[in-house]
Amino acid sequence: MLHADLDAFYASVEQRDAPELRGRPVIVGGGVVLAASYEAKARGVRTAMGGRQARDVCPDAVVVPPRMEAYSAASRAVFAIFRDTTPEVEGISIDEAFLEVGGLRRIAGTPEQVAVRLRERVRTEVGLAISVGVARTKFLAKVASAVSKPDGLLIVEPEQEESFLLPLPVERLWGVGAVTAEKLHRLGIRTVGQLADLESSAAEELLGRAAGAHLHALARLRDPRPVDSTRRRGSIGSQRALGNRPRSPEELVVILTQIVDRLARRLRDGGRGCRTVVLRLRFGDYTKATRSRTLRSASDRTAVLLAVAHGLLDAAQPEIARRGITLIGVSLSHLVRAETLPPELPIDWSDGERLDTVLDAVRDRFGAASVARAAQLGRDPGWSTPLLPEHE
DNA sequence: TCTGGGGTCCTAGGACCC
DNA sequence: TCTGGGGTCCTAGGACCC
Repeated sequence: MLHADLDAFYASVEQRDAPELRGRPVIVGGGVVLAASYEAKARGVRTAMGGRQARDVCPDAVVVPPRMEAYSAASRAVFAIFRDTTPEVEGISIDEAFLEVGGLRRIAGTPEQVAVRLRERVRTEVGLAISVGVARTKFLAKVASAVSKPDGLLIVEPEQEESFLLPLPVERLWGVGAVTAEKLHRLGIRTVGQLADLESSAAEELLGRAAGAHLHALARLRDPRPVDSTRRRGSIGSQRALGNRPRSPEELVVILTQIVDRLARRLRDGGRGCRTVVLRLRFGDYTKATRSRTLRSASDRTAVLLAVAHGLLDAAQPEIARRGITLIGVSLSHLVRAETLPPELPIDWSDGERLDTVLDAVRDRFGAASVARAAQLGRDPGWSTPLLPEHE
């Protein structure tokens, strides 16, 4: 298996598109570092670092705002090369994927030859550096690509697996973050090999049944997960950080409506519907909460999702008023294919009162108060985002 | 470290069903 | 009247990843 991972992705796209940025420390993002070029990383800039701190450690960095469309386009171009390499491609994020190349020997050569060619093509056709790890399992390939960075290629042969993996710090395990690392450290476990020496039951007791068993298996070089090219997204979401100043309920209503409107459009563009609407909140003290509601049948209608989301917000307003709010967001989950959505509600779209028709049809399912709220917003002529999809 | 935005997976309790 | 065992679904929270 190959794990292919673009290097400092956002920052590399910026350096590709603006030659004057090449060789200089580049930071993408404003309030928080979304990505840092290798020149910036060398000066101590880290992803997710606050903008102020980043400028402190690297005053001569060039800070550029993110250009998501450019990154999406670059990602699509790279994934096209992935899929031209093998049909078995499993995307993990915008900048990395697993590729199954085991069946390609007769037509395309050894995994190493495939990896070398892939890296060349991404460099010449898209203009970006990509690191590739090659191994028998997903996890080993992933670790190999990380170790090979920047602009690297690392092959872990089966007989090298133990000497490669066991000395690495436990933080290298995919799924060990700050909390898990601390739990392991308290037991004196610092390397993958030390975790492998434990009994599986001991790991499960310490870390929970699933996580413990999974991490213990990885440490013992067991990772049966195949490359799965059929995986689809299980949820989509959008959120907005609000800073610390007080927000009126009306202001939150406006922001929530914009978020849901955008998400509902993405849902339809992706040919999906959803059953569960999750409202995400972060209070004034930065503790987080979620409030969710699952519908009896899935929907992709803006008005329906809006009604549900506003019902959740209405219920949460008293707590928000008490505690303050620093972030609001929505996730849509339990996604289904649009073809499986229940038949369209009987709506005459030429009817001048089409919104009322929609809301009447969903009123009993989603609650009168929420529907009233959505209807009120939808009628507001000064509304910044259309309540209903443009093709309707 | 004063904290963005997009995701995945797991756990646990309660309601409900057979 | 008190009580089994197994399963699914929903809600909420949390760890983790890029």
